[in-house]
Amino acid sequence: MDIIRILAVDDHEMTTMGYKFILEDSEFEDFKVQMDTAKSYDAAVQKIEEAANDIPFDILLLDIQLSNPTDGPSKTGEDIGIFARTTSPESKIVYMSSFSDNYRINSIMQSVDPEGYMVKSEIDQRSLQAMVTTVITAPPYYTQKALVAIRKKMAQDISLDENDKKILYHLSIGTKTKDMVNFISLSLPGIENRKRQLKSLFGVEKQNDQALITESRNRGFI
Amino acid sequence: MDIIRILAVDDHEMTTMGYKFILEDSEFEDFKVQMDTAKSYDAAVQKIEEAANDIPFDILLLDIQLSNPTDGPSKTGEDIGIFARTTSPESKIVYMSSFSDNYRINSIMQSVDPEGYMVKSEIDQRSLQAMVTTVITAPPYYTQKALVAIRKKMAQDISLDENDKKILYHLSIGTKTKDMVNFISLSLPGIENRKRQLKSLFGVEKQNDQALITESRNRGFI
DNA sequence: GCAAAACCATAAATATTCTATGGTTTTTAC
DNA sequence: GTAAAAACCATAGAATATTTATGGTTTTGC
Repeated sequence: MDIIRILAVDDHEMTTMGYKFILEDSEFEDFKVQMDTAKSYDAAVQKIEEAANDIPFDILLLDIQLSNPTDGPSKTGEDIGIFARTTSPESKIVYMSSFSDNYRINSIMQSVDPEGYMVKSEIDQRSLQAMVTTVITAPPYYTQKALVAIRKKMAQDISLDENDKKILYHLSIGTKTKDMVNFISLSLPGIENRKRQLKSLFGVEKQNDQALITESRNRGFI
Repeated sequence: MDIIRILAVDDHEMTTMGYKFILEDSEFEDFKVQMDTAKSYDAAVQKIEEAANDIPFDILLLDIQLSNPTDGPSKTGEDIGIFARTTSPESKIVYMSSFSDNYRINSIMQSVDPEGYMVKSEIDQRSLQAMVTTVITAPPYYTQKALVAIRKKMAQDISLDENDKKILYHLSIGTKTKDMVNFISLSLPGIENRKRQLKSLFGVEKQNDQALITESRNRGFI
């Protein structure tokens, strides 16, 4: 019987333990699961690298948000995914994230293009087992909330460029328009202009920024 | 016990009959299914309209490809979907299509944004039942092949405008570059230029059109 | 009410894209 | 194998679109 090797990365040990107990005890048709765990970016990267030189992991279960031990440049599960894609290209990647917002999911889908995405609140024994089987045999596997975000994005006909996305993002985190010049390589009137265009595009002309934020969220941009 | 009203539209009567026998005989937790069927665009539109004035259908199962009785402007299941979105906005729409190509799925996802998409080869009793439950309680429902196309699109970072898409489409159906001026409002050098840009964008510089077509298909544009 | 920020409009500057033109290379048909 | 067709490439100028600079008006927050 084949062995499926899985590495689970999460800074909460209880979580990875949960995955381990469930999956190692599960009965699968053609294989058994062997779990390994890691609690930090560094530990994960090291294990992935070591395994890649020998027998690579079949699946990587990655949390996006990882608490940072050092206060260096904060590394997330997204970074682990990007690293793994080059170091261990045969490994399937599945995100296990609390985030179900469109912005985060869109970002991960583009930077890593994972074989699976599970929103943590939707994870249970049955879905975990289904995920493993699906990812091994016929990816991708997405839970319902991830699918809702994905559907929203797919229905989008409007395509925004980097500057537009940055403006929306900064609006959503409360950056003042006049301060955006520090993050976006456009002049203040340029930013104002694009905001006006965006409002018009989203049908919230002559309304305030809140309307634009709300509409962007509805449309799945942030 | 609630009644879920479903209209299945397909020009092959055997297909709609299959849906009917399976779903009306299925045991659902909270409801029973009552099926209606239609074989053409006109019949479907009429039934949807009539129902909308009384009790709208809960779910519409639409085939995309419908054979055309008259030789007027050919109407497809996509047109039914667009019609239903305005006439019967509460109805959930699920496509049951032979198409699993990216181009078609992307198009439907934008024009109708259906609550479900099933590739016909993947439809069986179990998936049909799961589809109904999911669409009613927590849409969307996509079968595996649809998900593969959707994932491909999501991983796309490149966004092409209408002209680019038209060029790729025409390339894929074998239109000669010099003839594209008849379909695309650009000069011939303009089209050539964009082709060069696309090739560079897709990393097939200095290669022929076939390479561009193949790469576009891989990337899910056509 | 007053200061800050947001909003708006316009002209000039800049950047991008398109067309027209003319040439070279590759493909196709016989 | 060759001739014609199509594809490919490059450049200059024209046409568009975008950005900036500037100065003003309106809205918001305290």
